[in-house]
Amino acid sequence: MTSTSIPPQQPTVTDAPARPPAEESVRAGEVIYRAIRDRIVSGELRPGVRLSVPALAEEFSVSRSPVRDAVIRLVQDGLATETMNRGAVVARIGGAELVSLYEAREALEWATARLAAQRYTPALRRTLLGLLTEHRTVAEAGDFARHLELDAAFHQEIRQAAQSPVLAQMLDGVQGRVRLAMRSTSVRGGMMLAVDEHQAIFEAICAGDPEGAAEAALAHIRRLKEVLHDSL
Amino acid sequence: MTSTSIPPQQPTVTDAPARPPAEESVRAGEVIYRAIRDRIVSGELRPGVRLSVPALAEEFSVSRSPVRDAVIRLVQDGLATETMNRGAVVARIGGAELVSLYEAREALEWATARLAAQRYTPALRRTLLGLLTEHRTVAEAGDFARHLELDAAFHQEIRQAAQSPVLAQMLDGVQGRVRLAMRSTSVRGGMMLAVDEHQAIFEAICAGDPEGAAEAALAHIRRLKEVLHDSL
DNA sequence: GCGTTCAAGACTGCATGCAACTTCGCCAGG
DNA sequence: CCTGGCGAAGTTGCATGCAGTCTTGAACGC
Repeated sequence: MTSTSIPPQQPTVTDAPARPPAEESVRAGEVIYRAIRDRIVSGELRPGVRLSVPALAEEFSVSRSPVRDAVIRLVQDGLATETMNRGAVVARIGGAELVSLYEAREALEWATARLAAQRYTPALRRTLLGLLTEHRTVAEAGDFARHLELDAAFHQEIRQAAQSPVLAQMLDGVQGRVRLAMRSTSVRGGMMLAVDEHQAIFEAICAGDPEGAAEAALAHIRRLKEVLHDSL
Repeated sequence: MTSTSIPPQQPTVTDAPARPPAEESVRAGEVIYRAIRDRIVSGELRPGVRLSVPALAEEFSVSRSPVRDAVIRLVQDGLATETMNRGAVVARIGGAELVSLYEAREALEWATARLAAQRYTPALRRTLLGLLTEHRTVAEAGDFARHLELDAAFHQEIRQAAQSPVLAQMLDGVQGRVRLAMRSTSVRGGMMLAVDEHQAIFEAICAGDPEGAAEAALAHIRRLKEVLHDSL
């Protein structure tokens, strides 16, 4: 008899009707962390905006504790900055830090492309080819928003293929902060060039040429860095 | 002249109009974070050890709140892992993750050495030369502990000279986790080889040869990775 | 009119309370 | 003796209370 009496267990109406074994439970703090993070990288929360713990707590209908946890994690990610007794604000990524971010991205994409080439699989080729094809079409059409998405997807695919969790995590962090920085510094154009450079990376990967892939990725990011540097 | 409200979007001058005010925070959470972090990387807290919030709170004579904040940050750093309702433990860095860490370190040191060479100053040369001299003596004497310190100091000096905050932060994170992983996997030896490789990096940096410095750093870390890979 | 001062409000950071969950030791049953 | 379930203790994660600090706004003096 498993259920003679379950005194203290309050059948609080969470949402799941019946789930005997606990599975992936989600803390409130985790949900809120991801929610605020998405708002920041998506631009819904602009740099400089205050991350008021009481306000966010009420908005998410929770107490201040999990919100505070989330804010702490965002600060640790570099997506927010806090000053003593003054709370946290969405980080302002200055020009210097943006350059530094790209210096890091240069190195990380360089390493990632090499690993992706070393761990090449036909499935990767298919996926990348699909992305490249659509990307070229989109670039010719001049759809900048979609261009950004496909650009991100291309790089994401490569860093998945690299199978290096540390590199992937670092690139995620860089990507988030770069997107945040781009809220201030919008550099448009160069879509076709990006596609061509992606193509070069793609070909080197598929050719099983790690060094070539690394060099192509390096050249790609380095050019983006130069573009950025010129616009500052 | 108190600004009535935050100017929404101001054509930022890109420089620091506000910096003078005090910034060094002395929050309890910050102190505790650094204290626990030091204990982890120094090996005082071994992988798998539970980070009990109540116990640490009593030890530091504070409430559980700042301790909890510190633990959250440690988890975000990858120095601890937590599972739902089971708290956090000092992270166990497995072989796969250690390899991944070195893949990342390879890229980061590669980039850092290049930047250090580009931003070379005579002061850097003096410092590195001093470290190298002592390092060679220590290596010949076979003092492994001191070797580790000097090795870390050498790389730290280079990444300071690179003046890239993002790269520096990432390398700090990698360094911490690598040290943590070394608590399980002790790979000794190769001291003299390391000194020779450091010497090569040093000479390339002082020669104002960014590519050479990058290559030398890459070869250095890559060899360490190979040594590690063989011992797994 | 303009600049200064000061008090009310709001928020941060730490302390503490509380329900639920996990773990461990103990005891009954086979 | 070993297996299996039960109860108690300790923790976790969220909620809430509280003092110190910063910001905002308006009254006040010049």
